[in-house]
Amino acid sequence: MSSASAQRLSVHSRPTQTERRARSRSALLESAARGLSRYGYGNLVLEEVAREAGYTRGALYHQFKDKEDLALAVIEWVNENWMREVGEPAAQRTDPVAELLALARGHAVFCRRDIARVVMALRLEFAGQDHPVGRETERIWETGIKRCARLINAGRKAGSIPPGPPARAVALALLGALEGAVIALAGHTPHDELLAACAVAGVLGIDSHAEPL
Amino acid sequence: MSSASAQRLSVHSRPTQTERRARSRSALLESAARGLSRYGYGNLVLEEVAREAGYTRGALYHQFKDKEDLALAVIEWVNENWMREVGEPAAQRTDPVAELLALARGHAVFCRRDIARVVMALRLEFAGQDHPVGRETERIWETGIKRCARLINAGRKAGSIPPGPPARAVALALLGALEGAVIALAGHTPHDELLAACAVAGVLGIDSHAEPL
DNA sequence: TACCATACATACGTGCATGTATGTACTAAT
DNA sequence: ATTAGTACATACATGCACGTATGTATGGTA
Repeated sequence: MSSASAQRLSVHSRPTQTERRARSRSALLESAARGLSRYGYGNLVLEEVAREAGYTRGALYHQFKDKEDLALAVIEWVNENWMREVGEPAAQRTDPVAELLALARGHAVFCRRDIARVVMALRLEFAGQDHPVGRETERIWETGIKRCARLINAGRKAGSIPPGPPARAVALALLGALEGAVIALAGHTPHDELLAACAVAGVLGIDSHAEPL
Repeated sequence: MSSASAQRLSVHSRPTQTERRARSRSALLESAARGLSRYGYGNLVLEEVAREAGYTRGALYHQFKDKEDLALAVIEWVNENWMREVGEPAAQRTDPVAELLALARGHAVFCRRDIARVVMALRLEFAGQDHPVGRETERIWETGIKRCARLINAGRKAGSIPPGPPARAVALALLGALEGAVIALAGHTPHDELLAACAVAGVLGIDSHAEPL
């Protein structure tokens, strides 16, 4: 593991073990993400996940402790990608309203892949339960809510967002409407971005035609 | 069954058979609706449904052919209630925008009961499958989409809704955002109505402060 | 009262998906 | 080349939930 040959990126000698492991893990994660997005946790059947990735359940149970562990890994994986592709770019904006709208558009684009509904589906499935998977999705959701609520408060202080219901309630409506709209618009590639932004703007009570890009 | 005693509404003699049947059917339907809303179809366990209604699975299988039949009955039941409490009242409005906003507010109020997520949950669970339950939810959803699309077209002709993406895409975003927002706002009773209307108004591209009530 | 039908409960059989245990090919180091 | 360890496949065991079959009590009718 610490030898030179184990660390080399085989360009193309035969694949090394860690490389092989990483490849199959990626394939399994992606397949599981699609599956979770389509069927949810309970209806997800691991044999199908493995088959779609080109393996059998043996590979799955070699890389992941159990179904729950797999789901948690998928959630973490999706969340990391979301942060990189949506969360962090949006954070560049200085204006709270601009950041919120950037989040909306970015999320719409992000969800054009079939990974879209992973979080929404799991959150719905485990709402009110005390399952580890449910707790994790809830944690991620709560992080988003807090971020939006902060931005809403900031925007209200700056005067760019009119007063209204408590920031947390607005944040809940904002993210809920965003997810719902994006899921309903799956496949309507040109319009999803604009309509997601419009929905968010509406919840915020601002004029959606004000912000370009 | 056709005798006088079978048709009398027992006020309070002992309950008649048809009455008894109707009572237990109602209890089972309501319990199943809550269950479907919480857990979805696959995760719904019939023994729990029966127990929460005060019966056993025997009663369930006496009234419904199987799990699928039960789910379809729940969907029909929820849809009828929705039509009566939300759909028809909103249809009284003459202005398309007013009707759309009435739908939003009405749906928010309707979903304060825990039946809220039945349609959304089932639609997500069976999206892209060819299950009878999925087809039925899809049919109801499509009905809503068509209704909204017609209203959007009417509103655009009347000038009360600005031009934008195709009416169907806007309708998808509208209903998606509405469902998402309402679900996310579950329990936030005073604000759900207003925020649902705001989300819808935003998708339509209109000023949400224009319409009172 | 005697009899039948209906509303339900209990008991049983079955399938499917998960998790585990075992077996096999491939890699890597001595 | 031999041997150890890793990546996977195959085979087996368990459990849970569905559906069905049977039993029991209550309502309806003659």
